[in-house]
Amino acid sequence: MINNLPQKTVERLSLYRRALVSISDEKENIHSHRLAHMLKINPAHVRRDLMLIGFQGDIHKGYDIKELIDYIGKAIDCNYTQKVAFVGIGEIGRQVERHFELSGTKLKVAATFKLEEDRTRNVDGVKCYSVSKMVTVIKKENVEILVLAVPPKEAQKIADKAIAAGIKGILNFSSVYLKAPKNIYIDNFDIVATVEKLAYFTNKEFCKTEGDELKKETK
Amino acid sequence: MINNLPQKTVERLSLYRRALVSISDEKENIHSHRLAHMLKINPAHVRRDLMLIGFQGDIHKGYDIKELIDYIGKAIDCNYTQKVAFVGIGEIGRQVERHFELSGTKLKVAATFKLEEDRTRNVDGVKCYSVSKMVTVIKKENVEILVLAVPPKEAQKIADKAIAAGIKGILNFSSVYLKAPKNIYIDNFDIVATVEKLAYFTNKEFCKTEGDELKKETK
DNA sequence: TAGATTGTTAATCGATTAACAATC
DNA sequence: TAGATTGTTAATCGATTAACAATC
Repeated sequence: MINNLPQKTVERLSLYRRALVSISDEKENIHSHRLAHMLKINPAHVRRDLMLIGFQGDIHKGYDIKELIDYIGKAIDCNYTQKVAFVGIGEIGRQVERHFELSGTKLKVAATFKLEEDRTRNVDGVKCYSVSKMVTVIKKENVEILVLAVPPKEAQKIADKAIAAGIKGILNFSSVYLKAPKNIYIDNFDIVATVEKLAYFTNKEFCKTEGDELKKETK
Repeated sequence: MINNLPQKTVERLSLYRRALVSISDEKENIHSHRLAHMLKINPAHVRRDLMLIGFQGDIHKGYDIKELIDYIGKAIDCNYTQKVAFVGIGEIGRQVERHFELSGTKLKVAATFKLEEDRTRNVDGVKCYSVSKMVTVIKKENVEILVLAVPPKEAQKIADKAIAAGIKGILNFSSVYLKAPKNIYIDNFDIVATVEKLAYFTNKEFCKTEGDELKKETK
């Protein structure tokens, strides 16, 4: 584990790794601008981040994908498997609506949609439909903003439908880069990268002795 | 609506409003350092943000809470109620585990907990328990990281139990400032503030004509 | 008045990006 | 070689914070 990496760099390293794993069957090497393109960031960013973890590429072939995947693991992973738990994530929609009601904002949770549910339910005044009804409901209710948290495979398909139905902004939790027209505002929150960042910093705390001394010396 | 506010300012304005609403019954005015303290940020930040939306305080009394709540609404809200929908937020735990498995990280989703469920289920290899079993499971499985997305009232109580059981880091979706010992790493993601930011920028797009001209002139 | 707070500018800090020498 | 890419420094950009005159 490398101590004292910037927060944002740790997040990106997590994103690099996921992108690299997804293409590791097809390719052996990748250039900084290709990897940057996959994440929609600047190539200099990629090179700088890899510099920080001390990973070197080949001037012609670029970076060795398998080696880089391992190297990122060495840089940010703990030396044992850390466990994660989720508490009550399903309740988020209703909570947010409650906040909206309290804070006097001009926002309203008009509906929630579930992937595996067929019947329509009404929970605390917020209707919960099957996703198959999404287009109809968006149009009928003029829903403008979508909070999207579905499996990667479904994400783009559902986003496309929602945009066609009139959605203007998406808060995207689905860890997939969504293609969308420029006038659609998209805010990506990558929960996987965030948890990995969290894990890194809890580890760092764990290896405090080394890390803190290094920090002080650098300053 | 005020155009060209920085993203972070819009997010904080949403947080200010929520904090102000929560105390508007008890107090009439608030000083910048009190409001800053509620959000754990710098007082200069508060004053600067309010300056950007042109809100003026009294040099002795501070800011009028009710007026400020209205003023924030005028600055960031749309002139009609925008609707929001949620798709499949309940699936997040399992998705994240799938990503972990694929990307070769040293992380594992050990359990998910639900507030309203009593029986233990097993979905795609991830066990889903009642929250009442949380402490036991965290200890038994040595869970280190918790993704917490429960209603505000429960959040602190559940966090306390989890920390006592050995949790080291929390990704907090519950829009509540969690009190915790310094060695617990906490990452807050405020979904309410994020959706309000999103709404602001979709509105801005909507009022493009004015906004873009202003932008160009400023540059 | 003395003391405290606002409004605002300037300084600082960190993150992003441009640029380019070194390299093959 | 000519051309392309890396590794790294310097410049830029934006966000945060310190500082302080103005005010009551």
